[in-house]
Amino acid sequence: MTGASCSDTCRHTQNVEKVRSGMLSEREFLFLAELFKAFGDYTRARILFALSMHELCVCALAEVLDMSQSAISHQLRLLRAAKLVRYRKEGKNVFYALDDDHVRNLILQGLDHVREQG
Amino acid sequence: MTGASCSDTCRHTQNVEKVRSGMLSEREFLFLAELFKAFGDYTRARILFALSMHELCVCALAEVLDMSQSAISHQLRLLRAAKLVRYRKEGKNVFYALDDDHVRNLILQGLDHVREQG
DNA sequence: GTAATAAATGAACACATAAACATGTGAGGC
DNA sequence: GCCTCACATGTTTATGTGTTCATTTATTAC
Repeated sequence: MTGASCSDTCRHTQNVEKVRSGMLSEREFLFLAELFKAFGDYTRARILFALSMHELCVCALAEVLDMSQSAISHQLRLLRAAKLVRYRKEGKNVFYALDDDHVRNLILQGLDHVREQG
Repeated sequence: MTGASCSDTCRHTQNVEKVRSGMLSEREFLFLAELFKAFGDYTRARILFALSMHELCVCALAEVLDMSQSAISHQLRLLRAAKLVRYRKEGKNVFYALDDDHVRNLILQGLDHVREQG
């Protein structure tokens, strides 16, 4: 960490000040990073997209993704922590769904970007 | 990986089929995960948010975030690879900016979510 | 040409993370 | 009570990731 100002040739001082004063709190950036990190995994992306179609119980997710129940459950734990999914118990099953439309929108907006650039 | 069907008690077969057939390609999910992974880091989140306010050269970013030029440059490399930023050279400086409005929208939408839940 | 500066890159290290495997928990049916 | 099933959770292992430090490239000024 050297925050070295690129001396005199680079006249950007005003922009630096403007941007610096517009920055958010450490806490907000940490939350933001955690949010996106939760999306940023192949398996979790598939889980979230699957749930964007229909609520599913754990073993159903395991079937859809063709993965072990344990692997799915570990990922769901992270998604719960990130508040991206909610769940309800029904007998021996636990059904997961996206927490709100914000989550769905983020996925869909991400897909838009992928389809344009990919 | 055991894709074991949760036998008979769990009557979800129709949903599994519906969701499975609605899933995207492996390639698309990999892209999607890569996209979000690029957002999913404290430093990169700050870089992207800073750039959402104004284009900045590398050393200006280093100042704003109070980090070394090298650390910033390494992260910018990832953001370039993810096509989230573009850059233009001007003398000895390289100015970075967000690649398009998609990127800005994703950040802002993420912030909305954070502000509601956080 | 040389010196100085902005940025990029490579290597090394500490740390985080995903999946596999084994085990624990808790509800339902007997 | 016991057993079974759906799910959760520890633990380990292999892999990925972010930062630091040292070095290199590229551009400008002399």
